Amino acid sequence: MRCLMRLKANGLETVSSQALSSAAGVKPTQLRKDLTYFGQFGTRGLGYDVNQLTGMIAEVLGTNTLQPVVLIGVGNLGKALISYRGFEREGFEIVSAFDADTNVVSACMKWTIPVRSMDELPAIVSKHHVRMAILCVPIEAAQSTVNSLIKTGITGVLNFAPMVLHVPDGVTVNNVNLAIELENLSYFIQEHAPESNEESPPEIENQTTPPV
Amino acid sequence: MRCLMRLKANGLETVSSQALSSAAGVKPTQLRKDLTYFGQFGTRGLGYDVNQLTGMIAEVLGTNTLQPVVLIGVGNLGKALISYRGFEREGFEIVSAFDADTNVVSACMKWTIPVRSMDELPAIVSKHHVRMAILCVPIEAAQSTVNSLIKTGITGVLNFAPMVLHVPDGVTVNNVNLAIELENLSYFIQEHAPESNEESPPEIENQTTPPV
DNA sequence: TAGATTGTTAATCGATTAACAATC
DNA sequence: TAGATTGTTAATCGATTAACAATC
Repeated sequence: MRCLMRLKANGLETVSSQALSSAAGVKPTQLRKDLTYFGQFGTRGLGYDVNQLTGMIAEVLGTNTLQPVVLIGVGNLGKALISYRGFEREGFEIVSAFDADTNVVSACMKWTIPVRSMDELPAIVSKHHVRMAILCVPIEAAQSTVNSLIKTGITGVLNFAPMVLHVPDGVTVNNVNLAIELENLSYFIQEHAPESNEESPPEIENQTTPPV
Repeated sequence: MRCLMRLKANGLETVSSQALSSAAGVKPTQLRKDLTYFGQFGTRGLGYDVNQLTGMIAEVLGTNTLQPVVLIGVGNLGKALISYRGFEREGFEIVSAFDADTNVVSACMKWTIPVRSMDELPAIVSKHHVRMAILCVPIEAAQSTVNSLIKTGITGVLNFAPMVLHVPDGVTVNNVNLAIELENLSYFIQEHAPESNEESPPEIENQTTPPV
C-alpha cells in the first residue's frame, strides 16, 4: 500500500508486478498470487492500474473511508500516539481519547483531540460507529478496560499493555510489545545468530511519513 | 521466556514441553523441536529445568547480562519509551538518551536517565560498549542519525521512524510501524476477513509487566 | 520395572516459486 | 503480429506435526 501511494504521488498510473514487487521487497510471483486472493486486477501485457489497486487494497483493509478509532489511556504512550500524525494519513481518525483520571481529562481540555472521562465512552463509540480502540492503559487496568470496550461494541483492539487479553470470539486483539521487539533485535546482533531475514524493501524509500 | 519467568516466580523448578507449550500457545512438538536448534536441555521422563532453560534462552537472546542501549530522539515517543520500565526487566538498560535539540537536553537535566547532546554519543557508546539503539527521531533525521550511530559501532537499531533505513551488512534494523499495526487490525475486523490467526496463549496471564 | 517425557525421524501440510498458457 | 505481462498450474521448498525409539 505504501509503495503504491508513493507511485501515485509520483504520477505513475500503471505498475507491473515486477516493479511493484521489487519496490516492496518480494518476488513478482508472490505479489501476483497474493493479489489474486482478492480478485483479478491486472491487465495482461500492461500491469496494474495504480489507482484501482490502491482502491482495492484500501477496501480490503477497510481504510477506504476514514475509520474512527478511540484511544484509551492518556499516559506517556497515549500522548505520544495522539501526537502521531501517521494514523490519519493511513485512513484512521482518533475521534476521542479517554482517561479514567479526571485530572488528566481536565488537563487536556484544549487539545485538538478531545480527552474525555470513561463514562462518556459508550455514547461516543455509538455516535461515531467506532469499531477499533487503541489501548494504552496500565496493565492492571487493561483487562477490565477491554471488557468495557467490548460492551460498547468495539471489535478490534490494538493492545500496548504487555499481557494477554481475554476476549470473546468475534473480537480481535493485536499486540504491540516493545520489550519483545528489543529482544528480537538483541537475538540478531548476537554472533551465533544467522543474518536477520527481515525483508528490507530496497527500491522505495523516504515515504513522506511523519514520525511519532 | 515470559512463561518461564512466570513459572520461576511461582516456584516451579521443572516443566514439561506439554505444560510450557500450552502456556505459550504452541504445540509440544513445536516447542521441543525449536529448543533442539540450540541444544539438548531436557531430561527424558522429567521435562526441562526451568532455571537452566531460562539461562539458555537468555544466552541465545543475549540478555544474560544487562544489555546497555541508547535512545535517540527525546520527543513524545522517546519520553514514553524512557519511562517504560519493561525494558529493564527483560535485560536492557537505557544508559543514556540523546537529542539534537539543546533545549531538550537542558530541559531533561535531572531525569533518572541522562539526556545528552548528540556529540557525546561516540564517547558514551564506546564507554558502555553499547551495541543497540532505539531510534525515535523525526523521519527527516532518521537516515543521517543511523549513519552516525553506525560510525560509533552500533550494530542493532530498533527503528520507529516509518521509513526504510539503509544500513551496511552486519547491521540489523527492526522496524516498529504503528500505522501498519492498526491497518493489520483493521483488516481483521472487516467482514470478509477470516478470523485472526494470531495465537493467544491461553494459560499464562497477567505477567507482572508494567505498561508503557 | 512401569510411567513419563524427551529428541528425532518421517509424513504431512502449506507456502513459495518457476514455468507457461492466456491475452492485452 | 510481436512483445509484455498477467493469472494459474504444477513443482519445489520449508515448516509443522505425528509417531516412536531412547532413556530418565
